[in-house]
Amino acid sequence: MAAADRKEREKEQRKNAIINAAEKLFFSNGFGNVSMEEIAKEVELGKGTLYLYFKSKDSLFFAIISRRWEEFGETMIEKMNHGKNGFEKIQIMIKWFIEYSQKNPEYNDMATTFGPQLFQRIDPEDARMMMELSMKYMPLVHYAIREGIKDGSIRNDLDPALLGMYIQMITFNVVSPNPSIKNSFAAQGISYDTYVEMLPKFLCPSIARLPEKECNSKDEIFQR
Amino acid sequence: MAAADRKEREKEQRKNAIINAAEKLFFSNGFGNVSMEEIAKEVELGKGTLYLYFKSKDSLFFAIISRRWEEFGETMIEKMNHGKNGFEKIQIMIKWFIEYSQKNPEYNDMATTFGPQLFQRIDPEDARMMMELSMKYMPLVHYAIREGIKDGSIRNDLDPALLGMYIQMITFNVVSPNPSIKNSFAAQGISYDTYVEMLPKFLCPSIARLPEKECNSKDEIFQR
DNA sequence: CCTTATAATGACCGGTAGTCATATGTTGGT
DNA sequence: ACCAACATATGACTACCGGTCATTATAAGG
Repeated sequence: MAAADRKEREKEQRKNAIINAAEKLFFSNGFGNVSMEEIAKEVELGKGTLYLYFKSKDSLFFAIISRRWEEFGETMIEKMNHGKNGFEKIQIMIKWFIEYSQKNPEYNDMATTFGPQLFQRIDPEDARMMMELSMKYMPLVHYAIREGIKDGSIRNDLDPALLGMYIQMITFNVVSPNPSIKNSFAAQGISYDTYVEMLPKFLCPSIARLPEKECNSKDEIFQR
Repeated sequence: MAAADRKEREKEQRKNAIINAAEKLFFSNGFGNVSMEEIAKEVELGKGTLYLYFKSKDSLFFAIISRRWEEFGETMIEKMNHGKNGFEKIQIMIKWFIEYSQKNPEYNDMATTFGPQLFQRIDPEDARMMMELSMKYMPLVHYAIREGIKDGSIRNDLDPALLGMYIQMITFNVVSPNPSIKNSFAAQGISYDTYVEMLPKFLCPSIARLPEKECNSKDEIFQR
């Protein structure tokens, strides 16, 4: 049955075409300002057709997010392999976060602006999908931290899972700050770039095992 | 003209009654699931009347937020005065963040879930209001950090404003994590309480000037 | 007591997510 | 070549909501 295969492929292509259209529109106009009608028009389909491929507008959002996470995660795996010890691997991860956010500012904006609300009302099926994705990449961080604890490059007085969550949460929120934080940059006389680039220097002492001055030298890896 | 005064007072009372009603409903059902009709019903007014007192539903949100910020900030001023050096003042601030979030979980949830989107599309007038509020309380943090740098309790290799932003951003995001982060607690086998309570231990080395071990003793102030 | 200003109202408008009866291919058997 | 049966596509329709505005009710003051 080659026909069934072809249909399957076509269906997958359609799905991707819809995601592409939605992504493009969400990025340029914001999730909240794009209607399903507009997305349908962009892919040259009827509105109802979208609902054959995605359960809701929210689901479309999560399809975009998950495609991005996958892309981000796969590259992270490759990059982290080059770290020579646990601490370096974490540094590489942080660098990759920064690099990715700088290369994809629209994605980041969308995710931080609308993510909280949409994750809160996420439906069980999408929740499972997102959970699987994070289960796929979280272990990487844990391994790196455990490795760092063993090789003496990372502090050993905190649960590795906990340390991993702090690092990821902080990095994520620095590279893609809430609109409310963003607003206060100007008032503080701080540029977003400085805020991002100084993160390693700020955060290093809370991650590394080494005393302060060595830590400062160690974070030179962050400077280009 | 006592009548004019009375009218003014009554107007202020109405305004507050509306905020109260909105807060109650937003907290229990979520900003997105409460209609202006329902709020009007709760205060026993017509829907149109709400728009005599608030420009939009979003403005109602910011009225709630600003009332809370004021309350939070005023208490923060009092509490921080009791710190004996810059570092202690920052510790007190972090503790107060934690305490306030634990006492007002619904407020925190609402703010983190809907804040990003609403801050993004905030109208100029509300933006000015919120900006004034943060200008009122941000200096506190700066003074504390500068004091800490002078008295040797806080690291001196970072711009105080920058350090302040990191600390506030991190503390805020720990005490009121995004729904997406919240989801992963279970997967990581970490409790929210641990996550919050270990924050000082994690963060201290990045703030204090002292070498690691002294820092650890210093953060005993965090333990109850 | 009546005129005028102020406050309150809810029917109405425009716009949107999601549904569903209908229409339009597509396939596979005869 | 033809015809069921099945899959796919559609856009009119529904329900709902934020915000407006012509109209009504209330209060003030002369």
